[in-house]
Amino acid sequence: MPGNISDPLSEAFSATLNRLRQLLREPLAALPVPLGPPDVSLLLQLSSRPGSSPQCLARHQGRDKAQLTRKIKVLEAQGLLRRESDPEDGRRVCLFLTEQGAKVASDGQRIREQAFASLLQNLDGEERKQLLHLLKKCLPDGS
Amino acid sequence: MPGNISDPLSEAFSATLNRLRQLLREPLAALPVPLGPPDVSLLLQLSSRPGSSPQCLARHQGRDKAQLTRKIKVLEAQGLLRRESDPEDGRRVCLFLTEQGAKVASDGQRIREQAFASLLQNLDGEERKQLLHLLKKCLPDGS
DNA sequence: ACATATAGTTGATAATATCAATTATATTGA
DNA sequence: TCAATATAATTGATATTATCAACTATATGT
Repeated sequence: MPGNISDPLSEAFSATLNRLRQLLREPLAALPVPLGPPDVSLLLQLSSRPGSSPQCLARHQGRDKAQLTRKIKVLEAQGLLRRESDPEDGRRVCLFLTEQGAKVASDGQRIREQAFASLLQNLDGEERKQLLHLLKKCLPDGS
Repeated sequence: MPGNISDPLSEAFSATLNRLRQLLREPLAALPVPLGPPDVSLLLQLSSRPGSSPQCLARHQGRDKAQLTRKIKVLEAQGLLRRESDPEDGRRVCLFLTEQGAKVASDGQRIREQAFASLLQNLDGEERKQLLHLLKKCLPDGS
């Protein structure tokens, strides 16, 4: 079915994200505490939503919870976040950035801003807002 | 720097693509010739641009050429594509889908359309065009 | 012919994803 | 109460994909 929009969209999606990852990789690896691109997403989400559970992170990022368990273990061992048992539900774990984790997250944020400055250099402010708006509409919870 | 657009954009980018990959994985693995999500991108790009070189694929998809070499070897062994030496430049390899490769690619395309139907269910036709337009403007060669 | 550049490949390794099974806690309903 | 079921987190095993450095072969320019 030529003319269907899904193929160019899919190509553009993955190409854009691959390029973003490439832009992020090197500067993130050069940080005092080296990070991978997915680590930054995790830390920044904890920054904006303290107390998130692994399950919540997995749903929000479209990742596997098993992989998140492992990542969390590493980041905890690095002293970037801490885990607390949810007093209202003993199964849940609540995650919080440590002071150092917040600092590292802000480093990651800065690097991500630079990567986006490069990635979005052809888009003006209005177009960026539109892009964000459209992407959000693709996500299950609208966030 | 709160209010900067790069963070929600980055989250939305990666979350969207992660979700897309999850939507694709299972049906692609269930094909007579099981494929991974990146394989489909490769095959479909060869479908729309026959004779592409690995280098060209790497640039276009934002992937590493070494990894593409390996993928191409596998897909060739599966009889999905063939390699020809470029008569005008002995270093270059030109890639073409085989008949079976074209069939498998169309299976992949169908599955990708279904995934996008789910992913983009909240977007109307105009919004999809906008999204494609904006994403393309983020890519280096505009395609 | 020489130096330099580019396309492709290979090897070694790391990062990430996937799926099944397990444990611990909650919740539900008889 | 207690058994059955559901959910959150974890673990183990494995597969997929990415990364980086070296290497070969062909091209290009001087």
